[in-house]
Amino acid sequence: MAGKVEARRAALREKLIELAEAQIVAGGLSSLKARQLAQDAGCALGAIYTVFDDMTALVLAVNGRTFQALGQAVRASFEGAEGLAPNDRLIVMSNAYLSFAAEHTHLWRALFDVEMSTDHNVPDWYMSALGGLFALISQPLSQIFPEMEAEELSLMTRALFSSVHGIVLLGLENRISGVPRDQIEVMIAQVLSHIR
Amino acid sequence: MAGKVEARRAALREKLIELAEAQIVAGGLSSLKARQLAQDAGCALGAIYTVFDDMTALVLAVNGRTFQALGQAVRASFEGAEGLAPNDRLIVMSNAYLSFAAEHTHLWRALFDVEMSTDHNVPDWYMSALGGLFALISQPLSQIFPEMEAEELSLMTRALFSSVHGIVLLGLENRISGVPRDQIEVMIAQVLSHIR
DNA sequence: GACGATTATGAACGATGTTCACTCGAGACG
DNA sequence: CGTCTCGAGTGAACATCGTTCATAATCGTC
Repeated sequence: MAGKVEARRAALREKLIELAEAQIVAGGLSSLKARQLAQDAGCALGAIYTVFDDMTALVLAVNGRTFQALGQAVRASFEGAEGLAPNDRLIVMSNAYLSFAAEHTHLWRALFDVEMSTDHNVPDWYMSALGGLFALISQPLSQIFPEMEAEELSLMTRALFSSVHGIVLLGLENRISGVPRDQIEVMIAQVLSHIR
Repeated sequence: MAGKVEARRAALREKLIELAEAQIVAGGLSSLKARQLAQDAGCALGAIYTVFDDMTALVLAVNGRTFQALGQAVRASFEGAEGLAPNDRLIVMSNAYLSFAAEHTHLWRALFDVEMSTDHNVPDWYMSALGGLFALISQPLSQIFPEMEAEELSLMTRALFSSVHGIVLLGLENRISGVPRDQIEVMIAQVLSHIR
């Protein structure tokens, strides 16, 4: 059977992603070590490199899952706020983003902490997942600014996403200006509710 | 003379900071290696550890300079925009922040990329430098919102700083949503000009 | 100039990601 | 059923790190 070895490799791949994700959840991206991972998976150290090019590729696989879960969380909040005013919808979505980041801090941080060297080109799902998020944001935005050009709207979308991301990032980072959860929500509301 | 050894240590300390800064400028924080640094400085590897607790402490010293220069750049733009409307002052200051980040990307990134383990408590100058920046922001803000409480104003200040930081961060990061310089300026203006 | 104390040195240590010469077992073939 | 082959799996070895510490060099003092 030719597919046998293929299946075994796929199983190992899945197990490694699972264990790596658990390790990142438990101790952050920097606590993920090749040797410990191999031991946890009950495989040889070199086996990891038969399934992934390097550790970065493995982390990117984990990030793929995380991005999916993040998108799902934001989408759920988006659909749960159909009747709200555009500004409030943006706020609800941003709070969903905050919730995800707060409850899965290590996984969320890994999305941005993984180093992408120049040769490592950004995977397709990365950009498309981001595009999906942007589409969710631009919908309420186009209601707030009906006459805005598509290009300007696109910029505004990314600007607001980046703003919320910045607020969440620095808000959760204790050393810069760490702040209680509910105050982060206030900051998001302050910025977004004044957009009009 | 008891001060002799002290002066020599201070000189070494200064030289190491200088060389480390140059290395970060040239190749980013991750390119800073203890051995290469010692060779550049013409000193022994262990000599570094007679002047700094560890590499992180050295990077923090470099960050101290960077923070100073960053504050100076923002302050200069603040003072050069005395007559402008509050919103425009905020935009000018934010553009100064963007300019600094764009022109000293590696040094600026090192400010946030250095890992602060739990025992490494944040230095005083770190918080006070940040406080200085915040004070600059809150001044135009208090003109826009004269009736706002001090506490709410403080939150708004940090919210806006975080927003601009997020826009600059993701805007300069090619993999997420990298964008030409002038478009980043547009994004900043979009968010800040709508604050009223 | 000799001696004790202090400082600088760099080989050694422990991690870590990655590689590659070898092993070994499953399937093909006689 | 025995043998043979070939490729996938293995883990010891390698290259690099930051950091330490026994030892050597240097300095201050009498």
